[in-house]
Amino acid sequence: MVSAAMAKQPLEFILEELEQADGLEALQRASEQIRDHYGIDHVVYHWVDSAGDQYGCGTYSDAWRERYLEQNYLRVDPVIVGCFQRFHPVDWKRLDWSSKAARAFQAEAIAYGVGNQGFSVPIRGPNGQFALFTISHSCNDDTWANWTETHRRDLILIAHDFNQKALELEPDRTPEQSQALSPREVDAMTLLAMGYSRAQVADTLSISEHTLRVYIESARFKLGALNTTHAVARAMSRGLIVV
Amino acid sequence: MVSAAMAKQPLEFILEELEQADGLEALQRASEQIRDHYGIDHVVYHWVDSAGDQYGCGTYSDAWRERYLEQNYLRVDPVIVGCFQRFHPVDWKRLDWSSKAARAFQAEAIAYGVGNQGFSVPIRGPNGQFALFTISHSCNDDTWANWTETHRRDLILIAHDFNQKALELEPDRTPEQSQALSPREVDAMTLLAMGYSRAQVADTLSISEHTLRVYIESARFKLGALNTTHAVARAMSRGLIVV
DNA sequence: TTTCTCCTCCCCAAAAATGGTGAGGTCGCA
DNA sequence: TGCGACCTCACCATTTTTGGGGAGGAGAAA
Repeated sequence: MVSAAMAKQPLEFILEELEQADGLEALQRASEQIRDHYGIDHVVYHWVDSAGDQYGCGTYSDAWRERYLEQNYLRVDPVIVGCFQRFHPVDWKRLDWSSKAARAFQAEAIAYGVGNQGFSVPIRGPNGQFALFTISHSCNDDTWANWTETHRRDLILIAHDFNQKALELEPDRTPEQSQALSPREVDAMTLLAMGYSRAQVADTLSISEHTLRVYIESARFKLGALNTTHAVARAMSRGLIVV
Repeated sequence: MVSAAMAKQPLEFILEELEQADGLEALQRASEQIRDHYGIDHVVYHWVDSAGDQYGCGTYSDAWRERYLEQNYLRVDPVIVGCFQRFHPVDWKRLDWSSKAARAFQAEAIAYGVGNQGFSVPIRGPNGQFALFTISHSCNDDTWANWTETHRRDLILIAHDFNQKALELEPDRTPEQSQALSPREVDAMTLLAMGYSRAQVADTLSISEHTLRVYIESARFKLGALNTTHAVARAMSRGLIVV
């Protein structure tokens, strides 16, 4: 690992490199540069799509990448599972590795060259979008604790910019803005999402149930939804209602 | 506004102050310190609960705060609405202020002392948790553009630490880890959220509709939901399913 | 002024969802 | 080995939701 004195400089440089990345290959190179600048084993950006699709970019070996996809480790990997429930960047040591599947996964990961130490920054967007920026290394606990403490802030910023760039370069992942709902439609969807029946919603809004139905139907139409549950789900995932 | 030379120093100091905050009052003071350090008009942290409850902390006047709550501006405020749809920190100028309600809101906000410029950092957590860290100021566009460009990274880090601290101090807001759903329950909820009817879901999962009902009911029970739509909404807002 | 969207109300019949109860199997953990 | 969690299937009657009609008034935009 590079000395602390050297390690302090790269941030500006890295962020600028990232800004200039003009394609997914450039992003791949950026992850390698980050790895080299900091003198750590691995730098990885991992995107998990709302549909469960994933996109990865980083310095893990192809073998591991393939193995990961093939075994569908997405649902096993304690880093994913744990970070998905957390707010803040986390050291891998603080995750839950107790289950049998997690231990097996860990052993295999290390065999494939992933470091025994790791630090992951969760990143979230609207519509449940989720990504992880991870660094991994092989060293003892104290060394790692010092290093992460020193570079925590750098990593947050890099994670941020990395994610921003990845999104720019793959605009498919920022879905279309959908047609807005009228105020009454929003009311209706919101109350339905809160578990009210149509009768209750109509009562709450002081309108007839027939009128309410018109709103639900028009919301369903605007959202391209097949039924009420679908409409509510879409309204939520598009941020049109907050529950 | 403070000179650039002075403005560069405060970051470390601010972050340390934040680390040491030991109560919500301290957090309030921290926001005032940040404001003074950077010489801007306002610094605000705004939390929006999954239930629509809010918690605010910052330098806006009490009058504006009350007005905001009383008028339920949460659903009007283009900063909230816009940031809720975005990934990245955003300058208020880039938000959509075109609707009549938004313009009225803007005029009123300025009358209550909110600056004409603003920059907000959206922060997200698991289970649909959402917060904004905002700074606001009164100045012309160029000055503001320069300032935000210079301090963008600082703001991201401060936003991050501020949010972390706010969560530490108010653990109520990291809600009960909702009971996880079983794989089949997740399947069922996911397909329902995609608009499938019960019959279609049962067919897709190759199980009888009766069996499917058991999943839906047990998911509903685990989620404390009143009906299927409610269960899907809760599963979504808790991040248990992604659609 | 015309045109548009939004809000409000009504009927009927068919389809879907719900509530309650019961039962048998597998699998992992303690 | 036993407990608990999960997956699978079934029947009943009742309540709720849905689909397809039609219609008038208010207010904003063009």
